[in-house]
Amino acid sequence: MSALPDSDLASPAARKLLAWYDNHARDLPWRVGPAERARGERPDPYRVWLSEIMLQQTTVAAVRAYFHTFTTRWPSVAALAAAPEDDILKAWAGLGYYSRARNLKKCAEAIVADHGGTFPQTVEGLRALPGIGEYTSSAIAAIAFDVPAPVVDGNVERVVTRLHAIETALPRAKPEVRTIVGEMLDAGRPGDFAQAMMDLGATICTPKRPACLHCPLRGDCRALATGDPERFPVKAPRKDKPRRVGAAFVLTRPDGAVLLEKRGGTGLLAGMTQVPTTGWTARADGETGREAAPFQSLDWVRCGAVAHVFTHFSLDLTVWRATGDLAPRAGQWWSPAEELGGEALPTVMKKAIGCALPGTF
DNA sequence: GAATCGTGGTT
DNA sequence: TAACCAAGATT
Repeated sequence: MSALPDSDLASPAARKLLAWYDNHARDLPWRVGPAERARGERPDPYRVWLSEIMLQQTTVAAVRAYFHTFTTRWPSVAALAAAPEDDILKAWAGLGYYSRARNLKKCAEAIVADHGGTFPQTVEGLRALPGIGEYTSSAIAAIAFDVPAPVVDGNVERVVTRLHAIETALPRAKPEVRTIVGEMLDAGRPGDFAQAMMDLGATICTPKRPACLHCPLRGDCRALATGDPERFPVKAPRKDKPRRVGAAFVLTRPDGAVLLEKRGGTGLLAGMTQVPTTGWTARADGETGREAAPFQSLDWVRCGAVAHVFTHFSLDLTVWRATGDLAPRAGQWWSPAEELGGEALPTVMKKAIGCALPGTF
């Protein structure tokens, strides 16, 4: 007997989906599977929250190692709230969208300070916390607390626009998708339903070459009936990505230490660590030469270029290297070679340092 | 609504 | 190779 039987209110599609999920759920470190859930086991809201923040616009494969690192080092929301922000940024380095890491700390602090160290159990209560928006509030409420909330992420948008062959382009179709999910969802197993929809989108109803023959909803899918399910969801064409240029300056001390500094508190890579750089300008003839280097007395040598793609522009970074031993300017410090890997260096900076000091990253 | 905000994998 | 995409949030 299941602890949370399928509700009589569930749509036929939801019942088929849950039956599929009971046999094909992905095994994920932050997840309580359908069998354990039916036995009454509940997920840890802290782990659900942490995973949902990490998974925003980020693949499961990329999240796994970070999730393990974070939960090992900070096993509870109280532990995370007590951690210095710099430690969290260092541990987040490489995962991207760094405002998530700063909001993670703020959110943990708010839960400890305003909620007695336990997570709010309503969509509205969760939604009011830093870094938690429409999707994440619904997902945590459904998965951690079995609140019957419509959970709509990119997977669900794809599944639903295909099921109903919705011609309206995203994001304009999102309200309609939410309504449909709200009508579909199983009031008996809201958490499993939300995760089942996402698993279906991730493993069967994929963006390219969906495995419709294995889909539990194939008999209900209007997009499949059209013969071209890949055509959905309809999306507006993307704007092309501008190219920017800049230069990075890797200064090493004779003992191998590297000169680093902290970026400002707002904008791109806010609060993260970098080597000195020029601004990154949209001008193709922007400053990329040694005349832009700090410490003009040093013998700067051009050692190559790195290409890096951000969300809304591509960057071609000319990399310069020099060796010297001088006093860091305000806000700068020498990072010993053996500590470099622990710094809050975003990937673009690891590329630049690796270009100047082969074998470092 | 549009722009901003990272990175790595897939096609 | 370039485009697309991934459990989106914030301003």
